[in-house]
Amino acid sequence: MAKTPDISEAEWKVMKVLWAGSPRSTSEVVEVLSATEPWHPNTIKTLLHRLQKKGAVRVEKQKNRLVYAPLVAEEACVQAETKSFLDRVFDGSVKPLLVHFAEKEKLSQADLDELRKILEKKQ
Amino acid sequence: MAKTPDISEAEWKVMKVLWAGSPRSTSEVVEVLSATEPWHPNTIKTLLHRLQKKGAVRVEKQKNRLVYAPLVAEEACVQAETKSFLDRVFDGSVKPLLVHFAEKEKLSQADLDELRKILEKKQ
DNA sequence: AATGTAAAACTACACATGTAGTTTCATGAG
DNA sequence: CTCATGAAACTACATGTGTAGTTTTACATT
Repeated sequence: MAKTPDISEAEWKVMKVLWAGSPRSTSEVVEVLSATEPWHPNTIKTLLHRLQKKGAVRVEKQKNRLVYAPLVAEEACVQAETKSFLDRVFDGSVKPLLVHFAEKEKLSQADLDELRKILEKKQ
Repeated sequence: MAKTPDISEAEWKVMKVLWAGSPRSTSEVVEVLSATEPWHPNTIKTLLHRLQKKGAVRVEKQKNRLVYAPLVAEEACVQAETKSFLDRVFDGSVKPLLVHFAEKEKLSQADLDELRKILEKKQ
């Protein structure tokens, strides 16, 4: 699969909207994001444009409206971000991360159960 | 504890040297990092200086040498980075992250065993 | 005391990112 | 056909980051 581009924090929020449903017009994306982010519409348009330049989304002109859709899969981006985070903080090794999470982060009983189930299946 | 400053990718590598042992003089830090990074000494000095400005390290003048030591705990920075990563990629929720790791990332048998042990202990 | 040299201090610069403002364009209403 | 309006396109600007180069300073040696 294609290497995913670097996606900034603000851009992630935009990508999530498109991953949640696409294609979407600029105004649809603006509308969705305005519900949760205090962003000016132009800010969102800038982000969409940058994502296009990065090759993260494709854009199509329908009449005079732009319509966007992801070009990179969410899973691939999650993997890339995860690797970057792992390398940066845990020297690229998964185990210390899991230890950190399992020990330091608050996990609910349901979380623990779910995790246990996954581990059993992996067996 | 004090809120940890934002630490960039390159700065993380510097912090790790100081967390691994401090105080260290500029030239010691440079020497350690030069073994693994293709950085110019001035680059490392810039990073140290920026870390000081951010309040991540403290600096002390011994004779005419500068000596650095961390001001923020590694564990606190790991927590902060983890939260940022979680928020960005997994909407702040731990479970999807663990599911992702358990399912998508390659875990060795040893990793799985360790994780299982931790889960048992949490019980 | 003069000076070479290493370290510190300061300066630099391009690209990324957050956050819009301004200008142009084209469609839909009258 | 004209014009208002909303969308697109372009411009802007401060701050952070990677990556040094240049200038100043002060100890250590002759």
